[in-house]
Amino acid sequence: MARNIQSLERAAAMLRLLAGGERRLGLSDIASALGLAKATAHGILRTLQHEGFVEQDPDSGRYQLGAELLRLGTTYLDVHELRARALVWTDDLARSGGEAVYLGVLHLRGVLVVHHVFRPDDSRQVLEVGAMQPLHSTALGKVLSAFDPVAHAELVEAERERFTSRTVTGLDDIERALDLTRAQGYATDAEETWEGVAAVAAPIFDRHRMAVGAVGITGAVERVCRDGEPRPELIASVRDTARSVSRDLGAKPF
Amino acid sequence: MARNIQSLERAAAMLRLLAGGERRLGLSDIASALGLAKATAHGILRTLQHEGFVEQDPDSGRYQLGAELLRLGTTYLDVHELRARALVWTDDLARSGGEAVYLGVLHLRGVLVVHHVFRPDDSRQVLEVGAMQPLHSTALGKVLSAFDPVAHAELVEAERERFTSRTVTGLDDIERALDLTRAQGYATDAEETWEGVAAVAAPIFDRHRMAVGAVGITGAVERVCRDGEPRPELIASVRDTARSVSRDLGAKPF
DNA sequence: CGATAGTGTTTAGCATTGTCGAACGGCGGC
DNA sequence: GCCGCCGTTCGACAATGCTAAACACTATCG
Repeated sequence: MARNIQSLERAAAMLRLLAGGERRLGLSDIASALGLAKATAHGILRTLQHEGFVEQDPDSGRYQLGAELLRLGTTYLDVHELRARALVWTDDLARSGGEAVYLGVLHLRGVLVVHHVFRPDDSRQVLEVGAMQPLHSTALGKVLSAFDPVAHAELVEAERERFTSRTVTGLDDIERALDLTRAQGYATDAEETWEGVAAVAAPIFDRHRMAVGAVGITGAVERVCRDGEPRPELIASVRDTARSVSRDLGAKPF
Repeated sequence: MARNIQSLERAAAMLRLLAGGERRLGLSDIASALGLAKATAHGILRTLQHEGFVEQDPDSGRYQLGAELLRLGTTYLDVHELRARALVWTDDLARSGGEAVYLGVLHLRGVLVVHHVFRPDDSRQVLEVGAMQPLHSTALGKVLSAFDPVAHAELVEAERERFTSRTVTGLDDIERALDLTRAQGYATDAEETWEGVAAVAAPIFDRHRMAVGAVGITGAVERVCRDGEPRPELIASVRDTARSVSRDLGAKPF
């Protein structure tokens, strides 16, 4: 297997470092964090800055992410076929369910939110497109882990953080939940990630019968659940939406 | 001036090519478009794919943008100081004005939308964060061109496309509009970019008195304008918002 | 059905290219 | 004014990534 290009890998590591850590980092911090000579790090940063992937604060000289990333990231959304097909159906789901709708795909060790429909009321909500959700505790993540072998492998390897008192972290318990998810065809999240928040999600398949994403509805546990279980009509709506998107992607209905 | 890193420049060109052209491109297309040997292009693409910046369709083997760009792009939004300061004020502006609000900064040869508040009604709207607007025909663009010398230079160099019958493309006419913008402290766009759409925008300054962005309100010309001119109360609201954000950024009010 | 023209991928060798360590100019603060 | 640290530049070396040609593979077409 051929090796990858060193300078590109280092540049990518820099971008991730800038994305993960502090808002702004100095050259020396970056160089030492990646184990590079200052001049090497500087050359990469200079190029990244020239291309717009990184910006430098004129006062402090520190570096931060650049605007070009936002522009390219949005065009990624435009190119995303799954998202384009789902746009029509997710709106209806949010309207009929009265809750926020999320569309997620596997990325790295989590679920990347590629579409988010606000809960249909006038409350102030922040868009979460581009955000990541954990695999082991969210409805979207459980669906992907249950139906996508790659996601399952990532789930096993990833460390499973405890978010609330109801978060399931033991591998055996999680596997049991995934078996249930496969049997039912949907997954739930009852306050396992955020206190007071519950969710239901179902898998989306492409023409090869592969799980390529998950769609789910999320809201206050009092509205989403009844007697500790998600309301059956919500589950039905979510599964209908997932089936509609799958059909649009070319999946044959058995 | 030291030279930039070749492989990084080529990788960036590839990403821009993938963002600009067709949804998916083959290796041969990419290599010939950039004037590279196939193996060279392949090495770069292989690394970009491994880092998540590019994805490859398993069936056709073609390449498209990757999910990591979306993740990093939204992180850029989190890091963006201007956007963070503006969040509070733009909501109020949208509510009081009853129209959609945009926050833009200069990027390349245009205005990059870094924040977008939906018009406060139940209509279906698409988020335009990450999209670009032209400098010469939009209210945001005119404000930036009038108060930011860099934006002005870009405007002069850029080709000024005609979008509607009211688009101003002559350099002299534009300069006159920019003089007016500087004198008034705000800019307008009356169906110069999109038919039936008008806008008002005002500049945001930082602690060095430099224009770092623009905030504006956009809506149907019938609602935004009266007798061919933007409604005075809308202009006042937009300017108030711009002043509030500037103050939050540390700009002294004279 | 075999030939052809594509595709994306891999291999080998060369020299271009990016890396390194050290020195430079500027700034802020013990 | 000194010291320490910052980001930046310089120059030399060799590791690195580039080029060109050959490799499998699929789809197309005579």
